[in-house]
Amino acid sequence: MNNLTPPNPAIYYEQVWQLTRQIPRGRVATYGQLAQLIPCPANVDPDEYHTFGARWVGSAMSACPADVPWQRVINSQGKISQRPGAEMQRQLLENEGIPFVKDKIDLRAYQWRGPGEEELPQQAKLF
DNA sequence: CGCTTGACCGGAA
DNA sequence: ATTCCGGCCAAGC
Repeated sequence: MNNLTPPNPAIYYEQVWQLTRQIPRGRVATYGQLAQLIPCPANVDPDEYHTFGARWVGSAMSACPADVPWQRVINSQGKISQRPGAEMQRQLLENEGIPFVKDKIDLRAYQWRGPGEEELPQQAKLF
């Protein structure tokens, strides 16, 4: 393994947590998705960010404050990453109404579209 | 000081 | 669909 933390963890982690707080109840986001939504940090090679960004998000989640809905961040396969506490995470998501099929969540149906997603229904309203 | 161990992901086999 | 692999850091035993 390698590069598990960005050059300036304090700044980066704060961005990850801020973004995670915007994920609505009943929706999920992936580590890689959050990394993409956050700009590549200064002095970081874009290729390196692409390769390790998701891991950095994971590191941020492992140290998140209590007010962050950490359970809504899952891996790119739509599954909960193996670790102690994984069972509770699944429990919390099911409580939010998210169904699991073969230990997997259907990202096409439950993945958060990102900040501004709420504006989409308004457009749909035009018809 | 050395060894272990990470909340990931995309491409190859 | 599934498993394997590279990436090559750094905090905590």
